[in-house]
Amino acid sequence: MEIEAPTATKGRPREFCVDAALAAALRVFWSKGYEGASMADLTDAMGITKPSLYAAFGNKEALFNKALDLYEREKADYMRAALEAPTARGVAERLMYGALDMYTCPDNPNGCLGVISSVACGAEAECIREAVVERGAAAKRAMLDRFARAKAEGDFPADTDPDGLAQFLIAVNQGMAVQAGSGASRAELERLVETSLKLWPGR
Amino acid sequence: MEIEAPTATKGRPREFCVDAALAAALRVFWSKGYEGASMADLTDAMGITKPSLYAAFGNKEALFNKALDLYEREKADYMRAALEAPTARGVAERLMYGALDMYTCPDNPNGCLGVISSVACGAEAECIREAVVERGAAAKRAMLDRFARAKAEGDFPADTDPDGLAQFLIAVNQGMAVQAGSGASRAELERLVETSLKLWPGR
DNA sequence: CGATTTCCATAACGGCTGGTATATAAGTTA
DNA sequence: TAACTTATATACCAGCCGTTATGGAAATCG
Repeated sequence: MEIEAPTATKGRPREFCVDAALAAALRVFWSKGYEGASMADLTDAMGITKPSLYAAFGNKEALFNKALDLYEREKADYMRAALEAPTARGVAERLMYGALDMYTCPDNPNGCLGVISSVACGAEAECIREAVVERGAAAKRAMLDRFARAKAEGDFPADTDPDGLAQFLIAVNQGMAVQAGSGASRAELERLVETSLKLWPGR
Repeated sequence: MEIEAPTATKGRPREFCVDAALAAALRVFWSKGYEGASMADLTDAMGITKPSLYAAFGNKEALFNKALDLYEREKADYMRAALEAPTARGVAERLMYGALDMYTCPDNPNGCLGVISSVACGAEAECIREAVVERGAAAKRAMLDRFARAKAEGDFPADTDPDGLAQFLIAVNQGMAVQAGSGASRAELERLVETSLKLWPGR
């Protein structure tokens, strides 16, 4: 069994770049959500026809999951990088400024694909929702682990709850994503980030 | 010009309670979002047929706006009440515990109708999105005013930015709504609230 | 009692949804 | 060149979307 068909050498070669098409699909999902993105929206943005899309990616759900993979790999990598900061405060700083940069980057749709896809929508998107929520839970576990270590290393005052701080950081991040998606300016979100970091314990 | 047709005395009386039907519609929008809620979902939950719905409420968009009015009046009233607290810390406490109660009330759908409706979706829902975002902006202005007053009354340390704190409070609230919609337990959200209030300046 | 007015139920509308069958074009292999 | 394999293009499918026309039922008014 093979994970993916190894670029066949026989037959007519495809006329489009799979990676570029997937990147275009990501942009559509990112700005309209899973249900809000119609197949017509997707094929238009990807510059291919529906049969080509189905042949290359399976169906809409499979396309979304591949787009989500790409998103995590390229766009949400700041989260993984943030956890490598030497101190808990460094983690918080890298996370919030990284989110700020990504949510307000003029090349991207505003907001967070994970947040957009995890809020309630129609029944057909329930499996999508579950998949996205599960990835969020994994990210949360990683942060809990990181802050447990930080607590052990004395990054926090004795009376602070590292799990609570992790949840807090995630919540502010999600709130920032919601506001970015609602048209908040970069200056507004910067103020949010700076206020949050001023409240953060230590330093 | 009349705001609403004054219950006509002639003709066959309707067989359902408009208020109860609207409350049922609110529950559907609240759990599925505007686009995720189909007319079939709505009529099923409201216990009426489509022509009755259109006669009583206009169309789907008008129905949503009336449901949104009801939501603000009955469900999101804790926000207005919170701003009446005597101190800024009191505002923050009432707001967060009020949100916690509402987002996790077992009688309600989990999460916040405003957040659900303000994240990106299809093109047809753009006017809905704008309406909801505008209400959020009004709520934000009210909080900015309240915290400007708090600053003048000496509720905050001299170096704190009241606008930043308002935005911060809103962001945590939105994050809490996102997490509640993703299945977070009340205990988790309680921990988030307590952590946030511990970080809040003063007392 | 009609006459009138309004509501309810059924069924249908055009348009869009995600997904495909068919036919043709464009390559590689022999 | 002939055979084969795969991609593209067009058209189409059943099903759902929000919305509405139609016909009859139930109430009040004169």
